[in-house]
Amino acid sequence: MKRVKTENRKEEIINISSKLFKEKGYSAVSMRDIAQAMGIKAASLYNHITSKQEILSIIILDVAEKFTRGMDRIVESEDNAIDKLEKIIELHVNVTVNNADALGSLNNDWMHLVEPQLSYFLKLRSQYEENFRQIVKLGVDEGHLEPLNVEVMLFSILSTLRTLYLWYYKKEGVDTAELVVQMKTVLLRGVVLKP
Amino acid sequence: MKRVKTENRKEEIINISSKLFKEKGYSAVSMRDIAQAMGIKAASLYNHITSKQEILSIIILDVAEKFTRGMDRIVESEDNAIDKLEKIIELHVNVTVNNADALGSLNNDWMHLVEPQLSYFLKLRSQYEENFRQIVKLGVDEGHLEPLNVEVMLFSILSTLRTLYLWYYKKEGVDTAELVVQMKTVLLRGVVLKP
DNA sequence: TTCATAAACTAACAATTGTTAGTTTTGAGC
DNA sequence: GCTCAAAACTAACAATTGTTAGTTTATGAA
Repeated sequence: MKRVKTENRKEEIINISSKLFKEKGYSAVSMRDIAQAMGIKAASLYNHITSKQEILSIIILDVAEKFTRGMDRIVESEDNAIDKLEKIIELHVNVTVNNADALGSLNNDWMHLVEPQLSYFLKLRSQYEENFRQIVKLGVDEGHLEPLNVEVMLFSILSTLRTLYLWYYKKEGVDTAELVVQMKTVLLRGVVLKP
Repeated sequence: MKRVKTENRKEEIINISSKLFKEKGYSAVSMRDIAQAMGIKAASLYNHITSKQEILSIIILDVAEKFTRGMDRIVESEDNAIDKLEKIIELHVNVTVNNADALGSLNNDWMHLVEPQLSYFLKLRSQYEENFRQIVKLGVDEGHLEPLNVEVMLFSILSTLRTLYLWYYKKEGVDTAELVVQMKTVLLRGVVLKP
């Protein structure tokens, strides 16, 4: 079955590239670097992909769409704001644990996308942030969240979730469920002991 | 006074480079890009700096040392853990507001430093994190912080502070003092309304 | 005006970049 | 063992990279 083999090889290129991009950034990784990590020559990569740019856009858009689909599910649910926020935290932990390398490019290499993928990515990102913002606003209106500045609440929580890929493994023997519990507490209830 | 003029020109190069590196990353910015933004030719840059690498290490190490000096002051103080955490938040907001562009390289381009600057940077960073960790531990031991996982508390707070440069300006008419107050509340007390 | 030097310039370099063209090797199904 | 396509290879390309050498221009002090 050749078709399957090709797709496997393409996925290998995407996975290895994700790792390299995460370590040094898209621009600092050459096609020869990727090829060497695969144990082949640079020109051979083009049997499986059309360009370096294609590798980047697959890495970024695949994981961006995972976040979008997860958020859409949460928005459509009947939960109150706090339950929705907890589900967003679960979403980020799960996507991070399963796609840790891709998150490097998602966070730091998106600006090297070209059109039309760049505009598409920016649209997904701003829609994601807007959905998040409305949930925070809802929480304030419901009286479940403190009446603080919405942007500060939104980006404080989102920043931690977005950079989770950089440090989650430092909890040795990462227990995903336990990490979710801890993060819900820290991000939503705070760290200061209540009297 | 020629000496002063040269230093001014060098600072201009550093500042313009910080902006460009923040937008596209160190590797994607060429010496010709920097020169064009200065209105001169690439070769002329070398009247003021010795290499592209020198630009990067000045940008990163200057701001890294600001964080280190700020943290050292906090560690030496007589405050309890919560006051120390509040001072760390103040430190980050102040350094961010005054060095917003440099923080891009600090976060995303440090791996392009060469030795011995790379090792020096990594030493500063791990010392900073260790100081932060000890303050969190102290808070737990004092009974002022929730007895949660220390790494999760540490990196949740630190992640938000480190990426503040990406979003602080979204609060239109950024009032630094107000931002400090909001962040102390969100990061330490949480967003969920207490009964 | 003269002079010194800071700071710009032009021209070039060797290395590296992403990519293409054309060729050979590999391996599964007959 | 033959066939054929997938997937590797070699060789080369034009463009861009950081940097150097040597030269000209601009400016402030004498």
